[in-house]
Amino acid sequence: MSTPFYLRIALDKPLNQTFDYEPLANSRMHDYQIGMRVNVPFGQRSEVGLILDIHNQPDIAPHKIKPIKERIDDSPVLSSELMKLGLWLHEYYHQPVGECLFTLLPVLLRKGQTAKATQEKHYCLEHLDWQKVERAPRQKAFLEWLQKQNHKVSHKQALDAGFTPSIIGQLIDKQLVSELWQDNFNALCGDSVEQALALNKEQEQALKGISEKNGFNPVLLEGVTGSGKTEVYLQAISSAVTQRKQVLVLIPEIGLTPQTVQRFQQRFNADILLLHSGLNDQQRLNAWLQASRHKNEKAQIIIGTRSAVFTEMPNLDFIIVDEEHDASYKQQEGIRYHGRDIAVIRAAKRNIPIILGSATPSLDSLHNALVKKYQHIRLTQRAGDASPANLEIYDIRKQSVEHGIADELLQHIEETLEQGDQALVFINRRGFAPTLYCPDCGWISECKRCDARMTLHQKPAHLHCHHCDHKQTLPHQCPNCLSTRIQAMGAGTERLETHLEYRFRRHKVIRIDRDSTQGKDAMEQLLQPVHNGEPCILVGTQMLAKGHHFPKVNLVIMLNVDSGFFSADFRAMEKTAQLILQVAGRAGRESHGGRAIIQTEFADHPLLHLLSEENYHALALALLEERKLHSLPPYAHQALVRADSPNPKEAEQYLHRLLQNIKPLTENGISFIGPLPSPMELRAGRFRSQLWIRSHQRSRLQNFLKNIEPLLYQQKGFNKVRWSLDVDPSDHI
DNA sequence: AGCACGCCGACT
DNA sequence: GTCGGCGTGCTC
Ligand SMILES: [Zn+2]
Ligand SMILES: [Zn+2]
Repeated sequence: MSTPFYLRIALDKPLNQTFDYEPLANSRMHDYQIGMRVNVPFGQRSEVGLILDIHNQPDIAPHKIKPIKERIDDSPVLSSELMKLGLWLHEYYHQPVGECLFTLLPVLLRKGQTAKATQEKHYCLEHLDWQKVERAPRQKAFLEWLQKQNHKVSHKQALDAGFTPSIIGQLIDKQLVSELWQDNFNALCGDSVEQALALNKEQEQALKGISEKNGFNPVLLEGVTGSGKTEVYLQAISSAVTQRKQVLVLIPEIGLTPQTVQRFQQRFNADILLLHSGLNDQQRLNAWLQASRHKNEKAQIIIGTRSAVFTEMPNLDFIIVDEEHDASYKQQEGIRYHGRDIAVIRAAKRNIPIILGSATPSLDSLHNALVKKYQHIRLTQRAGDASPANLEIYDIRKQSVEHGIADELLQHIEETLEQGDQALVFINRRGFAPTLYCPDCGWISECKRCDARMTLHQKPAHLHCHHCDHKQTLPHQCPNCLSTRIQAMGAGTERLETHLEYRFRRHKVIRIDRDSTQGKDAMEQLLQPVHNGEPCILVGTQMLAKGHHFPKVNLVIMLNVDSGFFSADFRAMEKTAQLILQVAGRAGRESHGGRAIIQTEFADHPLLHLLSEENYHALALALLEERKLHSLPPYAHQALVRADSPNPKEAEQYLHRLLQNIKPLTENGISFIGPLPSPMELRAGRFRSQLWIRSHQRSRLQNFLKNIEPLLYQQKGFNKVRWSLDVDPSDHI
């Protein structure tokens, strides 16, 4: 009497389709649920698949349909909430369903491993009898602590909290505590030892705005450096914590500092799960499972980078996206999703509050706030008596600049050091010099595989292309005319370091860039004198801008930030301003208002003046006007098709053909730019081209992309061409 | 994406 | 004669 049924399976393949399979012999319909994984035969191989649907209308002839090999899960690994999110990713980013759904899973689950965490010993409070521990203060302390931790802790948590196996062993002997094996608990234990800080007027207003509305309540919290955003976050989530819910805190790629974690840990009696890039696959799976199996017994705070937004969280009740403007929220390969946007979607679908916090909000979020999609809350005062660093512009045009930095600025450094303070020189360019050139014939050190110059490095000496990683020994003569007068042109971190060391022999010069911080704790080692408060000079790249506190840094000098002023990328100015503010924020974080000086050849640039004389907010509004005038995002929506090939012109031809094919499907309100060569056409041996698709209406763009999906995936005849689609691209690269 | 299948050049 | 190059097409 049972009617035959089929399983619609999604595979982790770049195939924009699903595949139907028969169930196992002797199995029944209710053995299968959407969101379970199965192993299936696929061609000659075996693949992990995800059940998308259970149905009785196969899309091919039934005799071609094979049965699955086995069912991996007893219960779904993806809830219907996450399945819907995966389908949403497919609809929005137009990548194959399978790939979208599989990116929601931790790597080990994608590979078909069973959804089991490693096991670890846990301790449970069995019985409270204070008399039995009267003479044992450590045992008493453990019981008290255990009571606070909801009567259960893992072995590791107990050790972290300073208890020894012998203390616990004695309690087990007294039968006050029992031990059992359970899923590995990698969470840090929060302990509410710290009270909420007093809020200033602005913070109070902010908290009121965040809490006054129930349900989906997106808030853009625009707060200048040092205005106490974190305290607002902490107080905003406290009710979710009291209700033992889950809270998701997204942070930038390198923004997870011990200080941040400690703030959460010392405030809340909650489990704190960290999902950062340092975890291995098994640890990540453990954390994911722990979040996905959360029970309403103890609050859980999940702190993680971009991909943490895909964590299964059945009791999710609040989301925070810190430094929402940060570029690391945008995935730059595969499914090019934006973690911040996904966070907003999740909050909307769950009907919960979300805070997007930043000192320098992205124009996208600012626009959403201005059109009242988000509540806009500003914190303009620095907490305490710290005064903001003034942004000064230093005109370099009529100055002598020997090694990339003006003499007068060197004098400022000298004064700073004499006062016993520290100085920071920021230059977003590692190596000794960006170019090696020959004054006799004009030869320059170009990379063979890229339209770029090879950077000159001295420590150790070599030429290095930062775009394709090609390395080459340093020539002593011009390869072209054999002149021996070849020389470095321009300055990078190494050259500045050398020059500053020469000029300030009595002080340490510390270089922080990707090359100097290779080892595991190299960065912290190097920064030791800075933390000790010694007068010294820091020279470095963006690495210095994030997540560090340098209380003794009282002078910040920024070199070469003007390279973004005239970029082809319309977002360059926005990004530059955010970077400038972030770097400037390193100065005088605690002390007597520091100085932040921008050395530039374009001292007259009106937008730079706006930033210096007004603030980021004023600049952002001006940039929004420009975007509006030129119909650029956030006033228009874009998708970018990138293509590349080892053969010149082939990628462009491919995009031309694509454009021809999709043009007939074009409706009103869709326009194209290109195909054009990418800003750096040749990169790592591949010639790159791009085609922009634009519309003023998101829905029209989405509709059009949906219609051209089959054409994108079908276009044949260019087998050396690789292509990708980027919805809401964040740069032109 | 894999992987098989198939059709042409060069090599024991 | 056959080994292997990669262009083409399919996977329920
Ligand atoms: Zn020469
Ligand atoms: Zn290169």
